Amino acid sequence: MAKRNEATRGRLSRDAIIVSAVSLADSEGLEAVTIRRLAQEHGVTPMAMYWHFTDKESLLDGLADHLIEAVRLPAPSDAPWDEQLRAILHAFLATIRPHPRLAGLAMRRILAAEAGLMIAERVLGLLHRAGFPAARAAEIGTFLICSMVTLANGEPAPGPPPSVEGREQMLRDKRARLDSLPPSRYPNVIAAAPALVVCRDEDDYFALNLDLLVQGVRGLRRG
Amino acid sequence: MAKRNEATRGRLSRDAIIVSAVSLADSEGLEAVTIRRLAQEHGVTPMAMYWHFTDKESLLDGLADHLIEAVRLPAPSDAPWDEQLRAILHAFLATIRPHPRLAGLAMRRILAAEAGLMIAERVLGLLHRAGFPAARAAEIGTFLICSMVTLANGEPAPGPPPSVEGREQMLRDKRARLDSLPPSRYPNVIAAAPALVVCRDEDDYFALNLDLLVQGVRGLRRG
DNA sequence: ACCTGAACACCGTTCAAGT
DNA sequence: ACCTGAACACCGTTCAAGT
Repeated sequence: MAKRNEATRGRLSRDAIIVSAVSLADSEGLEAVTIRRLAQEHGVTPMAMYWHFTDKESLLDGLADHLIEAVRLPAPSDAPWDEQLRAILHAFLATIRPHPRLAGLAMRRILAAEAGLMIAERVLGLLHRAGFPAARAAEIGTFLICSMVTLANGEPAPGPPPSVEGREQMLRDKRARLDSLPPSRYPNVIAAAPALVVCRDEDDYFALNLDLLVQGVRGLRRG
Repeated sequence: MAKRNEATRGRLSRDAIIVSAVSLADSEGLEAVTIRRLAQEHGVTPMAMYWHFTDKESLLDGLADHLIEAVRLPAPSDAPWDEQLRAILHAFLATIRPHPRLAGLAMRRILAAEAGLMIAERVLGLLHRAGFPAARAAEIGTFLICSMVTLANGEPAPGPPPSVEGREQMLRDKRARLDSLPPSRYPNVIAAAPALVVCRDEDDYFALNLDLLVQGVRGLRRG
């Protein structure tokens, strides 16, 4: 696509590649993020990528690191542990939300990137303060972070690239299929149909289930 | 691999393909599930698959349906809503747990397969009985089902095929990396290191976080 | 109804070579 | 240090054809 010229010469870098990979994933999905495709966008041979990344896995690692490093962690405070926990989870979610197709990559580098370790440390510290022994805190904390990815993933169907109009058609189809169900067998599905088909772009979905999780941790403590 | 003979002749069917796809995904990961690979295992041309599936997406749909249909839903009872909810989520989790590499496919067919609709209906019904309006029940229910996939996925890193010994090496490396962290910066990570690296095959992890979720729903109801 | 054969446009990656 | 070129073993899929 973009041919190389003097302006861009020698400017092929890890960062430039990762930035374009992010926007490519955002627009066309993770399966469009391809060594060859990225090379083409930078006006370069596919093999040029192997100077900057040892293989595709390390490219994906780079994407994950990039995501994780963007998290703006709130400063530790005197607030109660559950409020602080919620704030940290929210900060993480807010960062990955704009990149639902990339969110799934985050977990692979949480315990590798420094920024990820800091997140883990804070979460584990708060759970420890809440009274959970270290092993328990690890299990809960892991699940909580995974859950942010789950929330960010949003659309449950990791299917083909939803083109702008193809996507709307899909939603209409989905809605029509639910509405055509026998009401005697599926009364609750039909009642919930509108909320089941709209992708939950709504902050509502995120806030509600973030609450669910934090309340869940408090509930665990009570036994 | 397996050449066709009289015993298997004409026995190439949707079901046979799906069954081998499941075991292939279990042993080598979802990325090993390939039209060509499956054809080869059945001693057949890749193009033969297109008689039984319109494309690869529909093969994956078939895998998802196969998973969902295997769920043994507990019969409705007079037990409190939260106990029943927990039982349903547990039944779903128990079915997908043996197939962590396939678990992610489940969501794409929950609202399409009959068995999936039945699960949705039951979950939504219980949430309705708990007092949540339909839209809220939809958001919570969607998240709860997604969470079972998250739990089943287990290993947060959906990386390359963890060969039997390569996997153990990876765990050792991961452990070593965590243990080499500066204790002053990451005291809680280090304290939790053992629990962070072992994959949570343990029922503990599942039961704990299932409790977290159910308690969370109860917490939401209290407001 | 069920399958083959050749072909096309894609992948990731290795190896040797250029500047 | 950074990139090219040719080649290899893979993908999914279409189209025409066989039985």
